[in-house]
Parts: sequence; structure tokens; C-alpha cells
Amino acid sequence: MKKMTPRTSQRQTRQRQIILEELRRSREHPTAAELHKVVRKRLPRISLGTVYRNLELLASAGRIRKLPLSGETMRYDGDLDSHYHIRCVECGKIDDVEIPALDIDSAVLDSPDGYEILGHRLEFIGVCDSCRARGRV
Amino acid sequence: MKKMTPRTSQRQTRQRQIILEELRRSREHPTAAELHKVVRKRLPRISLGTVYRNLELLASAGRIRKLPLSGETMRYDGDLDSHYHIRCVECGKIDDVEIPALDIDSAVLDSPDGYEILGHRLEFIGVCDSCRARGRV
DNA sequence: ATGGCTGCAAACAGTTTGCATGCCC
DNA sequence: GGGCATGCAAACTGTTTGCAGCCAT
Repeated sequence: MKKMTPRTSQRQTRQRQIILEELRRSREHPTAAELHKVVRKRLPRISLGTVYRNLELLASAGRIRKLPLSGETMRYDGDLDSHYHIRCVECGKIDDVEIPALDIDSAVLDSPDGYEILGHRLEFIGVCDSCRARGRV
Repeated sequence: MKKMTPRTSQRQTRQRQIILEELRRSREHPTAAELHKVVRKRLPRISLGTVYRNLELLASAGRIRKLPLSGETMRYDGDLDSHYHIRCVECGKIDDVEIPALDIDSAVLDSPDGYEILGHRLEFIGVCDSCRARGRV
């Protein structure tokens, strides 16, 4: 009889645990570096490389989400409910946007190029409260 | 009498001219490196740095458009008519999408965070014809 | 015990920048 | 002639990777 192969599994390391915890706690859609800084308070010796590796693993396991927003540093989201984001052009802050998902993918089916549509990415651009208050705009 | 100051103007260098020409000729939304390779056929000594500098200048002069698509290398578009794009997840190719601009920016005004909405960025994700034919999906 | 995981540092890719020279206006 | 623009190379930023030792299972 073949032996049970338990692959697929990820080890539950302290690093991975804390990275996930801190990402979920945050509402800031942090970058890897930002998250590293936070996690370091609890695990002073953790390396940035480990943060990247774990974020990648957690994302491909579907436990977190990568936010490949426009041309910027990659950000990460512990909130798995699909939702759109808005980015402040001044300070780069990312916030959630409370509108329902658009049903537009089928509209592209006419596209002459024969694409199979998998989905879409929608991102709003704006100026946040505090940046406007700061008189920058 | 004050002398006429013609500033604001960009010099019309051979490099700038050819970069613009080649970008407009292309339907490929090339990266700086890709464009550099093409331009090099006509200007063998042009440097990648010059391509970057000119793309930046042309973009801020509104003569071309930067395409900050999701988490990827920056791409450039010589087509100034606003339109959406679709990216093939397999090969990374970018194509234009022929649907009218959405009127959704006002929907975000309810957003609790007091953003001033400047616009949105919509990008479709899919698998292109040839990648599907290639049996990769 | 064993193989995934970590810390560290080096490697990488894309982009920007400092500098001396070149060339457009 | 003056100053923006260029070529070149070095610097920077974000991310990935190779490696030797570590630790969860």
C-alpha cells in the first residue's frame, strides 16, 4: 500500500503565523517592507526575505491576497472578500472601496482578439482627506 | 522690454523624435527596454537611460501615455485616446479593449474616507488566443 | 531524521541619476 | 554661446535566490 503523502501542507512556523496575524490585523494594505517592520517588533531577527517568501506562500495558498496595483510596490491584503481599492496620488495610501463588484467581464467577449476573460482589476485614483486638508491639492 | 522666453519647449532631438515615432508605430504597448531595442536599429548608440528620460518627458507633456498596469514593468502607449487594456496572464501581452469608458467614479463618492476621485484604472485579465492555442491552458 | 524553513548576503531587474561632453535653438 | 540633452556607468529600490544551519513534523 502506498504511504500517505501529506504534501500540500505548509509548516506552521512562528514567522508565518505572526506575518499572517499582523497582516490581518492591519487595515493598511502594507508592502512587504512595512509588514516586515511591524513583524520585527515581535520577531526581531526575522529577515525581509522570509517575509517575502511567506507572503508568496500564503497568497498561493489563498490565505491572503496580493494587490498588484498600478506600477507600484506590491501590497498585501489579509481581507479575502473581493473588493476594489482606491489609492491616494499624494501619499500612496490604499483604502477599500465599498461598491459591489462590476459585472463587465462579458462585455469584453466581443473583443476581436479571442481572449478568454478571467477577470478584471479596477482601481480608483484620488486624493485622500488628509492630503487635501494638508493643502497639497 | 522683456525678451521672449520660449521655455516650456522641448528640444526636438533626433532621439526624442524617433522614440515617439516608434512608439506610435507600435501596437504593442512596449516597455522601455523593448522600445529601446527597436529604436536602436535606427540609432545604434542611444542609451536606455535616454529612452527612459524621453518617455518621462513625453508623458508629462501629454504626448504619450504611461500604462501603470498591475505590478508589472511600466509600459507606454502612443495612442492618446483613452481606452482600457487586457493583459494575457500567460505571455504578458497587452491589447486594447474596445469598450466605452465606464461612468463609475461618482459611485465612489459615498466612500466614507472623503477622497476626491480623480479617475479609475480598469484592466482586464485573460488568456490570449495564441497562448490558448499553445495548449498552455 | 528529514526536508521544509530561516537568516544572511549576494544577485537581479527595472529605473534613476551624476557627470562630462555634445548639439539644438 | 548657453543650456538642455545625451551616453555611460554607477547608484537605488524592490524582489528573488543560493546556501548552510535550524526546527516542525
